[in-house]
Amino acid sequence: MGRSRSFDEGQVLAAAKDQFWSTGYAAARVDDIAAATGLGKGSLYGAFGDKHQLFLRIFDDYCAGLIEAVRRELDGPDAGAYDRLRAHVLKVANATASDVCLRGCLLAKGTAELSGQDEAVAATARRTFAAIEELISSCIAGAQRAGDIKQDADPARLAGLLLAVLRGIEALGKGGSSPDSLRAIAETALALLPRP
Amino acid sequence: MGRSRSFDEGQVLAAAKDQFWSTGYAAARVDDIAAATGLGKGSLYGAFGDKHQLFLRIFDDYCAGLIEAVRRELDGPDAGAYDRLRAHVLKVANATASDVCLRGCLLAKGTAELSGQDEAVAATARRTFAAIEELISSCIAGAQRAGDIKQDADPARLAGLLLAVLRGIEALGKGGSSPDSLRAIAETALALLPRP
DNA sequence: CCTATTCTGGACGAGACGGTCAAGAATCGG
DNA sequence: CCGATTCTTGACCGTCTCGTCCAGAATAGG
Repeated sequence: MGRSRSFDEGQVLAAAKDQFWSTGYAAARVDDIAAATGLGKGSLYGAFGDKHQLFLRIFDDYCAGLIEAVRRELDGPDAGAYDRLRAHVLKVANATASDVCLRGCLLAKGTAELSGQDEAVAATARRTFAAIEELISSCIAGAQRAGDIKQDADPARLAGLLLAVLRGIEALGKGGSSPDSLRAIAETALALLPRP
Repeated sequence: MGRSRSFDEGQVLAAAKDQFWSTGYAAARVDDIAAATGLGKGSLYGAFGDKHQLFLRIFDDYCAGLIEAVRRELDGPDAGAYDRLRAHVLKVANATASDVCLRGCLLAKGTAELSGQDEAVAATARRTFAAIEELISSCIAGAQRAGDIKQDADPARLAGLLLAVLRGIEALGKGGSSPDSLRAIAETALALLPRP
């Protein structure tokens, strides 16, 4: 019983995410978030708690979505594993390259700004990095079984390196590196993978 | 003529840098900076301008120092170029790994927070990344002349990749990756460099 | 239709923040 | 020693910001 909500939670979270994403956590104003979502502050606080809780919710959702997106791109039969890995790495480079407004990845931005002071953010970042690394590692193992990557390579170590390259591309992209150089990095990394 | 300054500019900038570094730009309070430096706010504003100018000064100095530090580690005769490169990559990994408070690199933190909205920060970041990449590239070229890296490799592309790996290690470190995994990434990257 | 309950919107308050200013202290040239 | 000049301090101002609160609107059950 009682009045029912007049807003769509997903839309509100998306609009709030945009605010945090473009300005960072500290510089995002609750009034701006309210204006962007079209909600009054009372509704915002009633539905999501304070600014910090709202950010955590958005950050967690974003990371979960990121992991799912990577899983969709990398999971699959051994036969196409190498191609999927290759496509994924190039896709990240292209996405970063075409991110004109330099917002980069919310995971990277949030981690950079808050992980030193906010254990919840740090923990989510750790879990997300670990999950993505594991997905890459599985994909590499699949590519090894399919004979597209040398058998004697350690998939975990290669996955760690590739993850670092991906995060590095993202970091350089935020610095404004040229699209071509970002793509070159991705291609160079792929070219150095030990193939049979 | 007139009263002379009673503070050391370098010490003040260092203390202010610590504040920006641990909290980020937006969350750093001018009062805290004044307290940390021991200066009254009037002196701070008189000597360095407003908060934004102060940050830009610190950010620029930091980036210039970073470039110089990398130059000192990488410059030298061709004979030891590969070893210097190797030592540098491992040093970055170790430094990141032992950064307990997860502050990371001020360049990365400042770029993540501000480059999308502050062209001056973005420009400094671009220049710094380009300078470091150039230093790595020269070092690789030296290692090639010394016969420690395959002649047919493109030093610029390898340098771009290594820079991305370094920035990625830095990003993962801020997420709290274990010291061992960071070192493993550095070693894996070095192991994949094409050697004769 | 009525009432209990929930949601909405925005005015409000308390405090924090960036930046200024004036009054006094220190220093230098003469 | 003195005046001109620069530096220092921290109180102060206007503004901004988070979070609360309340009066009213909407809804579900009876």
